[in-house]
Amino acid sequence: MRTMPEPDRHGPTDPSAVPARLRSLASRLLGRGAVHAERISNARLAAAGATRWQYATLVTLRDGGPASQATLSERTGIHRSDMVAVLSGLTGSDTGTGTGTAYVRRAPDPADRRRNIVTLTPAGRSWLRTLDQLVDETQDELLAPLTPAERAELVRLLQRIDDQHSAH
Amino acid sequence: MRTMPEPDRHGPTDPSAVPARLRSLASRLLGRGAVHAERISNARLAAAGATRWQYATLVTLRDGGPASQATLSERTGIHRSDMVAVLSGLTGSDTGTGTGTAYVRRAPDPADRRRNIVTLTPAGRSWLRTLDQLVDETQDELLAPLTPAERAELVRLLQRIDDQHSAH
DNA sequence: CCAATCTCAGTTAGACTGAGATCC
DNA sequence: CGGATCTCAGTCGAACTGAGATTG
Repeated sequence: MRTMPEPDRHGPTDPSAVPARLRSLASRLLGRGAVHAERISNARLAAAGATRWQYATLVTLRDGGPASQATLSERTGIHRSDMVAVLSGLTGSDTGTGTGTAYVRRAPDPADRRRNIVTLTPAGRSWLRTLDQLVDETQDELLAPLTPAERAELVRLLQRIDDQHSAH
Repeated sequence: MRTMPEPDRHGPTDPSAVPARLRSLASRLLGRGAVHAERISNARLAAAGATRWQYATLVTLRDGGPASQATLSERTGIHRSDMVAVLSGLTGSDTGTGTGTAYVRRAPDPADRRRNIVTLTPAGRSWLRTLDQLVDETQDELLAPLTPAERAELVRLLQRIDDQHSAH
């Protein structure tokens, strides 16, 4: 008797009605926002043949200078095992694509031959400028409904949360 | 020229220094926030033997009343294929755990026997009250560094973003 | 026959774990 | 030897796709 798909009785049975309790959960909103951000970022970067991992790695090299793979892993948050493939893609030494352009160089550290020193090449620096613009467009699209002040506030709040929980 | 954060010559080699460019990307902060939220939510709900998917499904049933699996899928955002296992877990008819307690009932719709009408049982409603408290604690832990006003503002901003990009 | 629904098997992308190889 | 680094193979949960089965 109570199994009415069409609610003549009491209102809220829009097939696509998300409960208010769920709609106001910060954890749920963060998850959905992350999905939107990931979709938008992947789409824009794919137009240039890049990935978010590659972009994060290139930015980290520009900002912090040449670094070992372990250091890059720590700074970007990319797992040390996944960094191998990311760098292979950036050196052009991966199979398949064969663009040949080397955006980073990977050379053994003369002071400690266990580690590879990864360096940004001029081609990488140039490509990174293109990617910077694409990422800016990504943020604009993601944050479109917010004013500049609101965007800054959102970033500020999210940074506080991340700082809190990243300090394990 | 415009991309120089610190024109410091040779200094900045803190191993755990994330570039400012990355630290201020909303897309990155959303991704990291989602990871924190997921970890915290899973931990708290696991203490009661529940999952986020189960919680979302129960809340949706309480809020919108009995519904078909397809409708639940649409409201919760859980994939229609995964809803099968979620409901099996809630009916106690899954293998292994064998708690036996049925938090939902799944019966064919007398009006359209292709669809199952899922109904919240009294036991489910009671369990849901417990889970509500756990989820509240989850949000408190996640948003700990923010004031109540900031938490509300964050939710408001995230809702605007989600509304924008969910309306395809 | 066609359309909708539920169910299940398989696939994919992302992140992690463990072990081997190399070098200090 | 212990310890750090890079690399590769395999694992694992989350999310999706496609097809079969059932019913209207």
